[in-house]
Formats: sequence, C-alpha cells, structure tokens
Amino acid sequence: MDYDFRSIESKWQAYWAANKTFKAETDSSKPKYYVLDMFPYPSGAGLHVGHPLGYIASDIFARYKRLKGFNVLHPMGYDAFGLPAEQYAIQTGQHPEKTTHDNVARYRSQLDRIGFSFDWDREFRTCDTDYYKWTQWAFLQMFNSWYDPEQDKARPISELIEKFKAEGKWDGLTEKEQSDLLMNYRIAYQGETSVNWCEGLGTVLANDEVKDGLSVRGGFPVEQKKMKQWQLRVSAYAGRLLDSLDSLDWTDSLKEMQRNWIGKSQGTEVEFDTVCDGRHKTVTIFTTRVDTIFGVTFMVLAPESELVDELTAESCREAVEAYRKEIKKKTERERIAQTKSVTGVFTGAYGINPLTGEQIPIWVSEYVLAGYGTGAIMAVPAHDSRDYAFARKFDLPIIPIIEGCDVSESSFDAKEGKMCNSGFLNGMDVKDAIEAAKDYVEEKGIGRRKTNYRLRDAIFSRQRYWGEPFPIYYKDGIACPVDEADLPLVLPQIDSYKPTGEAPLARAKDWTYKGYPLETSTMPGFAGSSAYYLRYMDPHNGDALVSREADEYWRAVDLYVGGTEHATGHLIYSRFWDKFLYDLGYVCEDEPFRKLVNQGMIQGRSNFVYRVVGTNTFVSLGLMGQYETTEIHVDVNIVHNDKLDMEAFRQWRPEYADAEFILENGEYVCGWAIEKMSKSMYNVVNPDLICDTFGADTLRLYEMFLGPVEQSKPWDTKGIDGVNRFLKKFWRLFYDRDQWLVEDAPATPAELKELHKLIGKEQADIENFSYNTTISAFMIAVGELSSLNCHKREILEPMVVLLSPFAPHIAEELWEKLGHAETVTYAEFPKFIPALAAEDNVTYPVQFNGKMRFTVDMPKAASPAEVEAAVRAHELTPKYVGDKSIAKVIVVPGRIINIVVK
RNA sequence: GCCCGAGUGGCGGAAUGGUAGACGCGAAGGACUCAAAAUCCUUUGUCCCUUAAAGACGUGCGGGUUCGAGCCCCGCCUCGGGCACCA
Repeated sequence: MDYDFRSIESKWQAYWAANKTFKAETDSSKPKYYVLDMFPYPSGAGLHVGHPLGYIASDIFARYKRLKGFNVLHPMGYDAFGLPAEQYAIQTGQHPEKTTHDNVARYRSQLDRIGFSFDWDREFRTCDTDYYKWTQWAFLQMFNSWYDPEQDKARPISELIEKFKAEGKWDGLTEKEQSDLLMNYRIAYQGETSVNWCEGLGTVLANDEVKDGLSVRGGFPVEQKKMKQWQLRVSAYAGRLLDSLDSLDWTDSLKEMQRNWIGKSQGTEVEFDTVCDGRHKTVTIFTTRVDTIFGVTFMVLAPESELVDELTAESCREAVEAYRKEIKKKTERERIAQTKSVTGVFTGAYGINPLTGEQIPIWVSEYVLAGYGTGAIMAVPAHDSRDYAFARKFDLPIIPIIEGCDVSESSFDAKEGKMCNSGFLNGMDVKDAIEAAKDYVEEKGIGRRKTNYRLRDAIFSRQRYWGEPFPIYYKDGIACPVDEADLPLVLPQIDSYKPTGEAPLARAKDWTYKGYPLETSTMPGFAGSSAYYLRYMDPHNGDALVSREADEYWRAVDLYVGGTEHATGHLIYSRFWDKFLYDLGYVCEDEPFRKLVNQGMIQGRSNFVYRVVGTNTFVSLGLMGQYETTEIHVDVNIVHNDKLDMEAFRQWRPEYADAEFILENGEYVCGWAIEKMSKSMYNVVNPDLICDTFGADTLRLYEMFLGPVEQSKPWDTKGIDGVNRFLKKFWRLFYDRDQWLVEDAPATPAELKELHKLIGKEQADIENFSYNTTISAFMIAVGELSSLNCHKREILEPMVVLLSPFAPHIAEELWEKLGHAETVTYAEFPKFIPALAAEDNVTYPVQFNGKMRFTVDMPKAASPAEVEAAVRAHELTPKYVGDKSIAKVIVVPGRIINIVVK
C-alpha cells in the first residue's frame, strides 16, 4: 500500500468531525490549556498559504498539549462585523450579511482541509445576534460605570451619584445637567473631541485605524474634525495597561510597541499668569523639563485650544483667526508632510514666568497639540529642538541654561551638564535640577507633578451599517440605556446600506425604542473582537457572556497566536475590556492573554517571463541578456521550481496561445522576486492546491519547516518535495508496497538511541516553537531507522505519537493500523517511551587553544580529573604541542576538552 | 529623528560561549530501468592542488574580553519593523 494521502486525509477529517474528537469539556479533572488563534476576517479573497501559518503552529501546540494530558480548549470563529466586510459587500453590490455568510463558508471549507483540531461546536461570528448581545451588554456596563482614580478601578455609576449627593453636587440639577455631568465620568461616554474623519469611508476612525494620515482600510485621506462621538475611556486604564505588561509572556518588541503607544511621561504642570489687553488669566502648561524654566522665552498654544479665544488681543485677532482657519483646512496628511515647516502667529498676549517674573510673548502654532497635556507649553528654545526651530524662524531670544553648551546651530536636548543662568538651580547637575525644580514649584504652589499618557480614549462610533447597534436611545436629547432584558438590539434591515455621510441606520424604519429615537451609529470592528476569547469558554450561554464556572476553569488564554499588526489595536482594546470586566467582578483574571506568539508574514515569490520586445517570443532567464526584453509576471501556479510549464502558459491567456520560447538546456527558466502575496502579482498560492497535490500533512510540515514561526519568510514551493519525501519514507517504515513490515521483536540499543535522540529534541524544541528543528530531527531519525532497517513496534509506535501534532492524518492512519481502537489524540505520550539503555562511553573532542585536534572516548561516569589524566596520557607531542608546553587542561563535563599551550 | 529586531553557503535555514553550515532545497555524478517517473547511493563553504592527505581562510565591517566568540562588550555599516511635532 502506497502512502495515499487523499483517502487518508478525507477519511480522518470525516472521522474527527463525526466523532467530535476535539470537543473540549469544562472538566476540572485535567489541567486546562487554552490555545487561541486571532480569529480571521472572512474576506472575499479566501485563504492563501500565508493565513494558516499561525493556525498550524497553534494547532501543533494544541495537539501536543493534549498528548501531554491537558484538557485543551482550541476554538475558532469569525470576526465578521466591520469596515472590510462592508466595503467588500459594497464593491460586489451585495448585502454584507450575504457576503459574510459566503465568505465564512469558503473559509470553513478551506480550513477543514488542513486538519485543524478545532472544537467547532464553539464556533460563532461576531455578527451573530447571540454573540453581539454580549458586546452590547458590555457597552452598557461601561456606560453605567465610572473610573475611580482613588481605588484605581471602574465602579458602578450609582456609587458616583451617591458621592455627588453627599457632596451636594447632585440635587437641584436638571435631568439634562445630571446627564451631562455623568458623561464626564462614564467609561463609555459621548463627548465632543477632535476625531479622525474619513470622507472616503464616510465615518470616524480610531487612532490605530489611521496610518500616515490615511485610513488603514482603503487608504483614504483622513482629516481632524470636531464631532460628538461615543468614546471608551481607555486612557483611564493607561497606567494599569502599562504596568501589567511586565507580567506577560509576550515578545519584548510587542511590549515595547505597546509601551510607546501608551507613552507615559512624568512631568510637571506649571501655572503661568498672563496679561492680554489688561485682562489677567492663569494658563497651565505641561513640561517634562521644569528645570529649564529659567530658559523660557515664549509660550505656545495649540491652534484648536480654547485658550486662544481668551488670550488673543484685539489687535491680533484677525491674524490669529486667519491662521487657525488655514490650519483647519489642512488634512492630516498635509500636516504630516509639512512637519518640517514652521508656522505660527503672535497672539498679542504675554505670560509671566512665575520664577523670574519676566514677561514673555504667547504664540499660536500647530506644533503644539490640543489633545496632549494642556494644549499649552512653555518654550525653551535652547534645549528643545522644536522650540529652537520656532525661535529661529520668528527671531525670538534663545537663552542657554546649561554650562558650556553650544546653541548657535541647534538646541542642546540632552539631559546632562551643569545648570547656569538659572537662579537657585545654578551649579546643579541637570538630573538633580529636574527634581529640585519640581519640589520648588510644588512648595510655592505654582504647579504640581503630573503624569501624562499619549494613549487616547477610543472613538467608538462609526457612521456605518455593518456593526453592532448601540443600545442607547435619546429621550429629549438625553442618552439613555436600553434595558438589558431587551438585548440584543438587532441590526435592522435597510434598503440601502451604502454610506452617504449620514449614518445608514437613520434611514431604518421604526428605529426607535419606547417611542424614542435610537442611536444611529454602530460600533467599530474592534468591539466584537475585544471579548471573544471569553465567549469561547461558554459560547451558548444565554444568561451571561461567560458563566462564573467556565471562567474560573478556563481563566485566560494560555497561548495566543496572531500577527503584530494588532499590537496597538485589538491587543490594547482587549486588555482594556478585560480589565474593565475584572474591575466589576465579571471575570477572574485581569489579563486576557498570558503568552503571545506573533507569527511572521508569508510573502509571495513572484515569477517572471521575459518577452522579446515587439514579438511573442519569450527568452529563458539565462539568455535574456542577448535580447531586449520586457519582464512580465507569470502565474506561479504554472511554474515549478522556476521552470515554466510552457503548455500551461500558452493556455493561461489567449494572447500567449502562440507563444514561442528560446530555451536553455531544453527548459524555460523564469526569473523571480519576493513581493507581497497578492492577486495582481500572480503569486498567490492557494492552500487547497497544495492539499490536492501533496496533502494537508505535507502542507502543515512544510509551512513549519520554512523557518521559525515568528519570522517573515517568502513562500517558495521549491522545498515542498523534501517534506513530502519524508512522509513517504516514514510510511515505508511500516509498509513495503502491500507488505506490513512492523514486527514485535525488541529494539536494539542503536534503534532505541535514535528514538531517544528524537524525543529529546522534540521535548526541548516544541515549547519554544522551534518546529523547524523538530522536523529536521524527525528526518534524521527516519533516515537512520531506514538504514538500520528497523521496523520494530517498540520504536515506531512512539514515533507515530510524536509525529501526530505535525502530521495528524498519517499518524492517525498508522495508529489505527498498529491496532489501536482510540484515536492518537488520546494516546498518552509518556506511556510510549521505552527505557533507554545506559550509554557507556562519551566522546570528548580535544582542542588545542580552541582548535579541534582529536577525540577521546571516556566512560560516562568519569570525573573531570580522570578525563584530564587520560588526555595527558594521550600522545600529545610533538605534533600538537611543538616546542611549547601545556599550561592547563580545561574539561567541560560531557562537552569538550581544551588544552592551553604556551 | 527616536525605539526595537536582524545580517551565516547558490537558496530556506541549524548551532545552552565549546568540532560553524544540522536538516531541507538546488546542483553534479552514479545505481535500477528499453526509457521515463519514482526510489536509492556519492559529492557539494572558499582557496592552494592533477588527485588525495594535510593545510590556510571563512558567520556585514573595525576593535575588545576569553584557553576558546556567529553568540558577550565597545564603535560603525546595511536591511527590516514600530513610533513620529506627545513638550
């Protein structure tokens, strides 16, 4: 019987599905392990070979953990709401519900072919009403909570009302005033801020959905607009999101990305008196360098800041307003492109330095951001490069306050040196001066220490159709929550879901609740993906997002696999969401993902043919230098090992039907390049095709064999024959044509040694995701066992178990042939390891000054001193030592011997 | 500009500070075959050499630590990723 992967794979996939082999029970008798993939967005293009990379890696781990006796939860589902699904639906002119449904079906059929051990009974889509009920529920909890900075946690809003009542701030307010007051505290709140408005998508976007001034989806320009939007008070959690990063088993680079995104900075707020047309006003600024306050020569306000209205002198008002208007006109992209240009305008107002009493001019410039700190700064041109550029442009004074620094060409930004021109700070080291100045302003009551974060609240509403409706209605302009009992609030059907600038839900018939109008924007894509890992623990629960029992058993995701592109989006929002639910006691862990592995991207490997200009003749790569040619992308699926299938090429497109070829050695060799995998490059490789040609086990092994999981690498079908050959060889340890070879004779020491080398390697590597080296070890073991002509059950049975996480179908088939009634999933890995006979000798390499010379064999139990004595007794001179003498002998037990010659 | 990574054969990539290049691909030669496919065997970092033995040189560049450095330290170069007027 030859290795017939087609029948084997379809047989076992059907068996697993019919027997629910991978169904996970909430069963506390076994230790639990939760392995999760970032669930996919079902896009219209289907899966290419890059998508399953992470799923294969996590599946191997899940199967390995099952063998080790863990109760493994390994679910899968679809992130189906959100912009991409809706954009795709609009492009194809269909309802997003339908396209989502079709795309999900396609994904599922592709996933099913690869032999994943998902518990499909737990599958859901974020657009299922049963699921988004709990997204809406979570929103209501956030609406009904506030963040208490004293306890540093979220608490029910009712407790805040009690507090206000006790302080006499509540009674006597109108209903509207009470609502407005609470909006300033709710975790989910409606507020007017400057937001990213994307005209092309007809909606606002969160910061992580914008890159370089363009929308991540679609690449449309984004502008800043002041709008009233629903927001999540993520910033309240900034400190906790930052601090608990340390406890997570994530890569340093990803943690660093989140640290940068959260952007903690510890500084000082200082109050400056200002004068304008004889009026006085106090302006608070934020700085991290309060030590440089003696070098302040002007102040700057953000153009959007309300302070500008109050501080502009009548004589300057016209110029200031013109400047603000101009800034407002610019798109985000223009602002970024012009970062280097310096603009600004004088307000006519003056500030008074609280330490020196000196009067300094107040300017307005776009380099100061309204959304950070207080939207106002003290400018120290000698020690800040942005202030320096501004001072040079507008000819403002520059006063150095660090001894000996040169500010003739640029500012001196380093926090080092001795202070000067700085009153009581003179002579101090900069680091000490920072602390001394902070103490000073606090003592004098003109300022206070303050920590700021760059992390902003998340804009949570989208003026789009395909998302969760907000469970909010408006009673006389007051936002009120829908009763929890009335959830889910189902997304209504509408005639046209295309964006028109106004929210599509405004066109829905009877979009009301208790006779009042409902909120018409919908939630963003990240809403549904923020707590899905909790729902998998208890996916059919109608009474709670997750039962206490399920949550306390499964707790958190032990291993989470996905791409780095979610570093500042999903992975921040999920952590925030989890911490919020933790604060209110709904979940028992305050971090959702203990260990995170980022799989790399699979890039495409494009192939080219070279057409001789003006002809329909194509010249092979090696000969193209002799002709003038144009490079043309050719479908990689009709190229094998860079050799073009010429017949397939003629059939590929009508214009190539009569193509002629200039060959080298009878073959047409194509050129190649590494590019992004995309349709337009004709380099997309569909996993279905690989499963048809080589089988799912080969695909799984090959994707892992390409290199480390975390690393990005090009897909190159060239090497796939190698792992396919390995599987065939493995099969031949059991079968020679129709002859079953397995025998019950006891294994020899040499055979056992091979098995144990493999076990050692697999145990050491698999937990580090070094799957490529584990597979190498398999190849070596199978090669050795073939040449030993070993067909012993004692050896082969454990080999099948060890291989099963990687190539489950072939393992399952052979396991059955070995006479086991239960699937290999239930095989207990340690039970199948036969004892290894003690080895008697160790081979030590002997080096002279680090250079390898010869080896000596010594008993394993020999002490270093005995080894040294044996080496010294060896014939050492004159060949190795020459006319020098041995200074010392270094013996590293079990490793190496080095003889130092002087 | 700032913060992370990474640089090893023709290629993908291996190497707890201890025989660099495992394993795979590709390539060359051979066996089996009428032939092909499949399979198996041998060779495959560079230089010197007819060949072999033996040797020398080799992990982006320049230094250093060490008996011994791809790995550790200092200074560069190149590539990839992230952030980017955050005061």
